[in-house]
Amino acid sequence: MPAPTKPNRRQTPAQRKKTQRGTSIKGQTCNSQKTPAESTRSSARTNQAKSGRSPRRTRKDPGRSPGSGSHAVNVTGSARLRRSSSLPDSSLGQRKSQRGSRVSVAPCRSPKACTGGKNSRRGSSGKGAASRQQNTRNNPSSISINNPSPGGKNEKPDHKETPRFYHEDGVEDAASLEPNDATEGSSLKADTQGGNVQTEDEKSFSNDNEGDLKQTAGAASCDDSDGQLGDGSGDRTSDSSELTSSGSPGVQGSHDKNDTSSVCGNELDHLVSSGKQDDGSTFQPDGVKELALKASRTDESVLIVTEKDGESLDAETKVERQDETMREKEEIAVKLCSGESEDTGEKETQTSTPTCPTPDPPHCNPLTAQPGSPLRVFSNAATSNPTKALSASNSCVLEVVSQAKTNFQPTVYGAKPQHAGSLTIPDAALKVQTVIVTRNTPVIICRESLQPRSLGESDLRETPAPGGEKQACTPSETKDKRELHKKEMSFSSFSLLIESNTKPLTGKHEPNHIVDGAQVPMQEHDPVPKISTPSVDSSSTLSCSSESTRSSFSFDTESETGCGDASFSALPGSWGPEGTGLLSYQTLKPQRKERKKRSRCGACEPCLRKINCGQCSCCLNRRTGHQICKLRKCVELKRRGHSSLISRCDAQSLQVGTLEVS
DNA sequence: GTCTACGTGTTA
DNA sequence: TAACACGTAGAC
Ligand SMILES: [Zn+2]
Ligand SMILES: [Zn+2]
Repeated sequence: MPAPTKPNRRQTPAQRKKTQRGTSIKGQTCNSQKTPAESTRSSARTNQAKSGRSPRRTRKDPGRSPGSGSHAVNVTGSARLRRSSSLPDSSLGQRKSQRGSRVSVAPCRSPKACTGGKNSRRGSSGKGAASRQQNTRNNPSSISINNPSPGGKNEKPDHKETPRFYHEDGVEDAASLEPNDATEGSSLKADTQGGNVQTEDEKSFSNDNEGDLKQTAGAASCDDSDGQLGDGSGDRTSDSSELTSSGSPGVQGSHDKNDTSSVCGNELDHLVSSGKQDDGSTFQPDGVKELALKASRTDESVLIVTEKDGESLDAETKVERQDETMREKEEIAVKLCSGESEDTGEKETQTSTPTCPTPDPPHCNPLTAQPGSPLRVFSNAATSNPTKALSASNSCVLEVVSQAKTNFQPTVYGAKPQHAGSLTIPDAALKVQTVIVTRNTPVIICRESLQPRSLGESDLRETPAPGGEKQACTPSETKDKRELHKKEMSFSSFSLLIESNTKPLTGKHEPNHIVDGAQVPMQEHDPVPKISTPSVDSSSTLSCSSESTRSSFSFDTESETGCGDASFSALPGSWGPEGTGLLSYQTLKPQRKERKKRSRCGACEPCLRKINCGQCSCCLNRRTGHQICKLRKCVELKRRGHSSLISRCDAQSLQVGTLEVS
């Protein structure tokens, strides 16, 4: 049995209104109840009417036992009168204070016709007026708002979608990266490896790389000594490729092609040299087995050399140097990372060892300038390649270096094996660079931003990087975003740790991040990667924390609800210029409030359900509540509502903070 | 125009 | 947070 207290308060006013409407209201209620029942209208009517009325009656008149319907009406009327006197003070008074004069008015108007009652309710009542005023106020504001809001809504789905896309892309990309690595070829591997080595975060990649590396086999020993498998892996792959390439091409000029082909060979069909490479690859494991612990590289190289042309000697020398230099490289790499002298690092690494250096510099580079450094490295390699190819023919050492470079290049180019030609190289290099950058940057950037360095630094770094890379800038940014999302997705745990670390460092950014999360699309236009990276971090953190539950589902939905959010994204810009965020913020609230009615999904269980329970508050109060049975309430509508509320609060608070900051 | 119920505000 | 109450958009 419903508690008399509540029903008394609210019901009385409601009942008053109801009574005001009179029987018509009851009819409406019956109808309203019917509608939900639809098929079972008749039964529903009776049931609902019974259920609904009885509780109401009880509520209305706790003292009174539920009598016949007619009596109930009368009773309600009397109850109204009674309560009108008593109740208005308590319940109505409170409402009145907020909404308006209704309380006094309501009882007076209650006798009015149903329509009149409705009108009185809506229009006449001070509350209505007040509410209307608010509503009207809201409406005009909403109108202006609505204009943005629909746009915002439209934008919102986009935002939603975009983040989804990012996440999806991120996931897909992350997932795809591996297969791509396998398919696309060593280029990806090299990139991933580099990323793995640097971050050590992405195990999946490293695993793939490892698998690839296994083919290369022997290299592991050296890498293991280094401690970082990833570095070793990267080196390994590069080494193996180098060795194979060096052996295969026979002719220096062909080296580039062979190198590319070697990469392509992995990916595409093995070209002319591919057969040789394959042999080399096959021999490598064998060599590893046979030679076992000793420097497998040299052995492999030897094997390859024996099979292949005499250039293998260079490879052997390289291998030897590599073995020796491996440790040095590692040390150098560490230093470089600290020192961040890309050029020197590259040169040294290159000269010292082709394989290690490349992965190392990216590590170092990503830390300093993510996109730029890798690009630079590759670009240098690319540019250096043709020249080096020429010079390489002159000197074996140069060849080694060039091979290493070339090897990396083909690996990078992977998809673009054709670069062998010096002329084609620059263009291809540019294109390749962009591609590479996209992949490399994300990993690197994330790590960097996530890792110890402050956002400001990362921002600074990032900013120059895009500037440095012309083509890559826009795509890189978008990619960066995606990457960031990817990172979030894949590295969520890792990122979380990092984020936690970063948070204290850059606690300020968090609000920005949140905003950014919503604004991500906005940022797209903005060339500034700064926001994006922090946003990503923040979004991940914030989203994870607040939205974690939502994130998968609601985040999208929220983004919709995010209409408010969308308003954020859209508005902040306007707000910022407008001036104080407070005013705009206040204005925003009403804007946010108004939403388009969302129709039920029709697919969820509640939606499928056609019969009203008749017991829930909504069923009971359908007259006044105008709410569908709780059991029939669409799940999505519920979610969005909550999410919207929560998101609103969060977003508002966040926005306020951002606004203030801005 | 009617009816349903969504969105929002208010109250407890 | 749930319940109540209201205005009104949207479907019919
Ligand atoms: Zn119900
Ligand atoms: Zn539904």
